[in-house]
Amino acid sequence: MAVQGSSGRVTRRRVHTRANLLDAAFSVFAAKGFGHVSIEEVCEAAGYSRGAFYSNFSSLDELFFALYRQRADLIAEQVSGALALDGPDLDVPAAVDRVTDVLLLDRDWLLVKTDFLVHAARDPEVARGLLEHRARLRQAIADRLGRARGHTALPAVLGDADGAARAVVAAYDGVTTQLLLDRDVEHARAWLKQLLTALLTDGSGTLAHTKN
Amino acid sequence: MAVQGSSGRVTRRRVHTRANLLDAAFSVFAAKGFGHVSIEEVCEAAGYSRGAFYSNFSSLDELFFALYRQRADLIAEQVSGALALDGPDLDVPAAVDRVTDVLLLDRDWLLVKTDFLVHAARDPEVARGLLEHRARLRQAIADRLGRARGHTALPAVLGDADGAARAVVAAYDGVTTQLLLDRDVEHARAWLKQLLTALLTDGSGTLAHTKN
DNA sequence: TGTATTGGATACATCACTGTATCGAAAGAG
DNA sequence: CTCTTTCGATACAGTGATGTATCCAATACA
Repeated sequence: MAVQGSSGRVTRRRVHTRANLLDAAFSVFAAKGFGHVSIEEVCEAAGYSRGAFYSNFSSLDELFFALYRQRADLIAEQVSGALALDGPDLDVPAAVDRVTDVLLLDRDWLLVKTDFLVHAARDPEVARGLLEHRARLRQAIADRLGRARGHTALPAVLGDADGAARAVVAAYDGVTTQLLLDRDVEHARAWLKQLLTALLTDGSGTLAHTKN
Repeated sequence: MAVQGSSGRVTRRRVHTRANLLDAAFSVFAAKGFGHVSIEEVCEAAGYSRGAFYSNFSSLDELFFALYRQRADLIAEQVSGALALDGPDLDVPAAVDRVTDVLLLDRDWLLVKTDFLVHAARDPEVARGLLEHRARLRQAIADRLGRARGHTALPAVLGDADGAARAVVAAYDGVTTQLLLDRDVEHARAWLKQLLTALLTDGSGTLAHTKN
């Protein structure tokens, strides 16, 4: 069982192996995709036997879920940080640059994230959690955007700040899809930046493309 | 083996069962996700035994690939049709309506499509094919958009017609992601229409949102 | 209609993975 | 330092899926 004994006897080794299992799982999931990964593979990659796994988790799903939460929270923090960097007023292009760099950091995360999306799409309970997470992120963006009004006026086509935040997320998701296929992180970043600035600053940067 | 004997003796029954297997596979894949589906499950859903399967396909991957091609081609045709409906000049809002209705037709297809994306993301060979398919679709959009210039001028922010087509695809992918989670097809359609008209007609429709 | 050929069902051997139960070793508490 | 509790390794039985080999039935062609 993955459950702690009733006494709260905290063990140092346990958290260590748990972290190792999560790290190994990340690599394996990224490489082969959840659904093509066995518990044994994860254990082998982490250098443990299955006993260690069952001592920490009760199923692959549980491990996957824990892994997603861990990484997603990390990213969310970084995004919040990138958004908060400016003073009270927002410098849109600079913020776009910073956020873009964080969001499209590594392909492996996008792979795992998409696997999780596919998983959530079939389990309403999981979907709920993911939607809430996305809503919080969107809210953070909308808040930040709201404070920038007047500084750089948002294009009216997007409606309120929430509409704009929604569009930002959609753009991110769209670019992610393309990146998963062409594997060109630099190109994806540039394209996302252009798309976001186009969406948020109302008509300046011209887009030029040569790929695929 | 899924290979035909050297003589081209065409069989009626064969194509029939092949089609049945593909249809059943579509349902099963949509419901459980590729990677959580066994060959047996597909056969059972189709009402055949595994012998029939191995007579038509050599692996689940092959079946999955065939299934994707079949459906994707179908959709591509429908989109082309929706784009061609206008006369020589393009009525952007009407075309957007038609295309949107086709693209967000059923959730099951989006599920399978996303599974396939995840699959392609890990296999460069498969990714190549998918990228080409997307490129053709984008080209069709760009062509159609190009013919509309002057009629309804594209916003300069998106650059040339190809840039605009790229943005359209990204918007579609982005909305798809959201739809997979909230399961609200109508809302997704409305949102995609607004997003597309906003992207393509340069500032008219205002966006309003209340969900999630 | 008769016959050669193909399609699909059944039976079989194999294998990888799962989950549990048990045991020795490591690490915290006193 | 010792003693108790927890962690993780090993061994085991069970299960379900895989691919193949064989056989009967359906179908095309003469």
